[in-house]
Amino acid sequence: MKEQGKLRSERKYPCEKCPLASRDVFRKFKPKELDFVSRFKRGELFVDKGATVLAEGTRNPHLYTVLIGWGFRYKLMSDGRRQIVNYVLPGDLIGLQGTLMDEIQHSVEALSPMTLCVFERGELMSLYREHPELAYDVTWLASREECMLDENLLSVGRRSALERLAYLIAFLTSRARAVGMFNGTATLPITQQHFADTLGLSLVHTNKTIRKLIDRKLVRWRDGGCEVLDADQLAELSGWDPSNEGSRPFI
Amino acid sequence: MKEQGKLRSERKYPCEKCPLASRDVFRKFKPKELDFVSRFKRGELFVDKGATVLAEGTRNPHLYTVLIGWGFRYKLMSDGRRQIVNYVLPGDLIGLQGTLMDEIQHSVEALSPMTLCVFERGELMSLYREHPELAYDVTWLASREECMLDENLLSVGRRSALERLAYLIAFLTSRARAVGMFNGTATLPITQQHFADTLGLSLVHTNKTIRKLIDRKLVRWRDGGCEVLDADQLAELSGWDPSNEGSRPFI
DNA sequence: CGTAGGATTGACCCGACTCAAGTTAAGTGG
DNA sequence: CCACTTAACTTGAGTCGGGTCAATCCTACG
Repeated sequence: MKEQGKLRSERKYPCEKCPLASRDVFRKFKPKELDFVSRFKRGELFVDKGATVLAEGTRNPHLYTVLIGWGFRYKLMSDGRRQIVNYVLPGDLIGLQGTLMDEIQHSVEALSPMTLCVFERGELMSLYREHPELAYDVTWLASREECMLDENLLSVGRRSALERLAYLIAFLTSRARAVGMFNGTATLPITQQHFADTLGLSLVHTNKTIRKLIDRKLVRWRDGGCEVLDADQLAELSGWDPSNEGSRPFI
Repeated sequence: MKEQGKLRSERKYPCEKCPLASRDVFRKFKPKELDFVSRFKRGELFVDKGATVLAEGTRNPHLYTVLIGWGFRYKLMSDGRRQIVNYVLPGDLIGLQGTLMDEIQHSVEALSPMTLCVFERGELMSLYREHPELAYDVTWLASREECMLDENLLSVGRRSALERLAYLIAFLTSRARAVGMFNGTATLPITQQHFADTLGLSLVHTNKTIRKLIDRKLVRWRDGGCEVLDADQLAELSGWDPSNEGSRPFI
């Protein structure tokens, strides 16, 4: 586990200039809400690639919203087996479980340098009291996560290795595009080990399955990342319908 | 798909006599909250075993809290493959996804006769406005669901067939006991097909795996259900820690 | 007594795992 | 600039867990 990143209380990204707000997918705050969120915000966290943002089994007094970068959420078994349960992208709220439960039950690691917006968990109740619409948004985000997990579970439980992989790539591409992470070609900053640990497959078999997608010219391997050549075909191959969400909230 | 159950607006279980309230696990309502929830409640739904409570791809104007009975939440692929993503027990809130997203992305089917408390989805926002504590509880429930899904995903992705099965049985037993569903011995009202579809295994292999647990005298098969003989051993076998939650909310 | 949904079992096969050896590419320090 | 290290990616060989197919059995129920 690499060391924690830097927590700063000065603002590189004050809420009025939130890099998320400029994205069309996200709904806009009302002035009062912006005001509240601005006070709710405690600072910014900058972490390097590979850093642990949140650790399983700890109590963390913070809630985070991802502003920039990629990360993944995972669980470990005592003998070292790892299951990645989901990925986190800009706009995602993390640490909610830790706020409501006692200890957090999963870890989060950065896949790229990340910038996160830090909130005080103790303040969450006052958000609920003063801004029911924002509270509703928090629930919306939790519900959306649940929806993604359902889909991931379907994938790991019932799809073949090739379908699973195709689904995962299409899913991540779709999510990342939705928040404007790619200009032209999509390249996922993910190693084959990450794929394997997400799909419930071994590294070796994952590699061989990726080869099949490469042979079909659906993806390419570049600079230690996966370049997506045809996301639509991938989605179709997996039997997944990437129904794009409309506008969505964030905190 | 069997027909829907009966929706009644007269109250067999008025909120003041909610069968959940008497269970110690659930937190108590304040008088004002009870009052609100009582108005929020639209009626009661009684469904038979095998009935579909919620159907994937539909818009459902209701939210439900399970009062009595077992059910399961699942997703289907177009070729018929089924993945059960979780089970629903008394105290569980279902249909929240349908309230926040457009269409619901999963179905719910009754494993036993069920009684559900019906709420109007349109009223949810007023709950958020008038009772922040209850809103917080809704989020808590969503977050708890997320936590269970993470664990299920770990199981399907990384545990062996025997471990998975042991985990599932221990998990369900623990949940059901927590809400006081068993007096003495625990018997899960679940067929081997359900187990298979939860674990991501074939029916045949599930059967053979159950046999191993029977040989170890950890479970027994009775009356078309699974009688749990040693939940602790099962949990240990699977490497799962059934850390019991303390008091919890419900709506 | 017939039927149907579940549970069981055996035979056979294949998808995915493990083990083992590389290869490649990107540092890093002398 | 080169030797060394390390992380990530490849590939082949052999094995095995779990899948499929096909019967068969049990038991509740009409």
